[in-house]
Amino acid sequence: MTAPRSRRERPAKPALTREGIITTAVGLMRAEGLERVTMRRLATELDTGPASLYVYVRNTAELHAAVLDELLGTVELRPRKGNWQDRLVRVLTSYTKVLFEHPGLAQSALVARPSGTNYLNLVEAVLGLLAEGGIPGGQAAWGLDLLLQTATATAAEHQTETSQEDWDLLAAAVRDATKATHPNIAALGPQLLAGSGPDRLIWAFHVVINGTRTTPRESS
Amino acid sequence: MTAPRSRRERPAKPALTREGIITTAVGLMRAEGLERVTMRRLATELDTGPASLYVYVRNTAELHAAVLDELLGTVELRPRKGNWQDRLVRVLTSYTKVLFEHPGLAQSALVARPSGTNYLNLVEAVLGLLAEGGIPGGQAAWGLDLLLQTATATAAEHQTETSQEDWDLLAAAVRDATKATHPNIAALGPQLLAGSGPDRLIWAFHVVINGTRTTPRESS
DNA sequence: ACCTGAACACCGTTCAAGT
DNA sequence: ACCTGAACACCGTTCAAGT
Repeated sequence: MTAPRSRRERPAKPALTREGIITTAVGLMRAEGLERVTMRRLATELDTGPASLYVYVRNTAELHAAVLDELLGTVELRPRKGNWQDRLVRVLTSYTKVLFEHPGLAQSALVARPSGTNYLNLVEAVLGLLAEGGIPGGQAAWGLDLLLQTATATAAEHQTETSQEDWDLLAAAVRDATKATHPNIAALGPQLLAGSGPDRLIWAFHVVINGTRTTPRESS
Repeated sequence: MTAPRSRRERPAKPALTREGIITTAVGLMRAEGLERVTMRRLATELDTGPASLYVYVRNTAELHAAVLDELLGTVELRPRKGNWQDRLVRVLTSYTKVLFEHPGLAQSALVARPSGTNYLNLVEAVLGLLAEGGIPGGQAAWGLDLLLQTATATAAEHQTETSQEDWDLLAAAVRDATKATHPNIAALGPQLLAGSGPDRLIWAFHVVINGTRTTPRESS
């Protein structure tokens, strides 16, 4: 038996504050997906008009960035086991996993660079592990961006519905590439499409970590 | 003195075929930016209703993919000078440059994987250079994706208007990171934000090339 | 001073009904 | 058989006018 509720059926309407808006936005995303987290839909959820939200949120991009930062609170920042490189891959995999569940957010993250608390904690953790690995500061600073970009872009690519059709089209194109016109594609053939997503991603992280370690900044 | 035109003021209305539609879309993008290349706006340009376009184009994503492939025809695929690595960086830089001029297209390319002729030619060129560098096929196949993803994501990040504000916010957040809460961020400080875009990108290409060469696929 | 109804200026996509 | 007018179901953002 549930306790009696005040008049409304839905959970108590949050106060119209930035915090309340973002909490509601996160709930809405969990319930209906990011594509439903629009100013209008969110305003309906809060029993107000869309104009009211602009008092607390600059625009849709900022709203989505705030939602993302909220989710980044769940990233595993301090794994226990393994050497620095293994732990770094774990942190990055955990970050990617959060984004995979909402590829639309990954897209936002690419376009509107995040700068929230949880994002900063992620940056701190990655830099700590790169430092532990003895990677020079200049390379670590740039490598950080490249690692997070790789994770974010991979998640953004995973926009599901269409991506299966695109994959089929690409597979067909690769199959039709003849030795005469595209010898290198023909030579590699199925290898181009082989490998599971996770295997590729973990390999990619190692590639970027190794490259960051061995590529000095002044090099060309 | 210009030759007399038939009735209309604007350039002769292209035939309503897939080719005519895409040509018009490219022109519209050059004139007004990708954000104006919508089904409705394009239909207006072609003196018809939006529904008519769906006979030739599945949806907006496919339209944008076709526009991108058109532009990829201008990528420099066979630079003459330098060793394989220098030439590879040149090809990738040329690809990035095309995307930089239309960051919205880069975003499309991340979500809807391209598979047109010009994209395939780019893949062929990159694979050729990786083979020339003696990189094993399995690594080349995966490294190809990572290289193009790096270029595409970097261009997508460049969505101009907002990105300056985001950068300022991030710079402020980095400045405010104290030694107590974020020692690694504090230690690197301005190094995190240093470096021009092109310098970082070229470094990133070298990182991925070096990493691809030295990271075997079974490695962990 | 603070908040918001209503309007402006658009979208993508579908499908019944025309030629 | 082919094409499309009109409709459906939405958007983001602004600003004049209210309390």
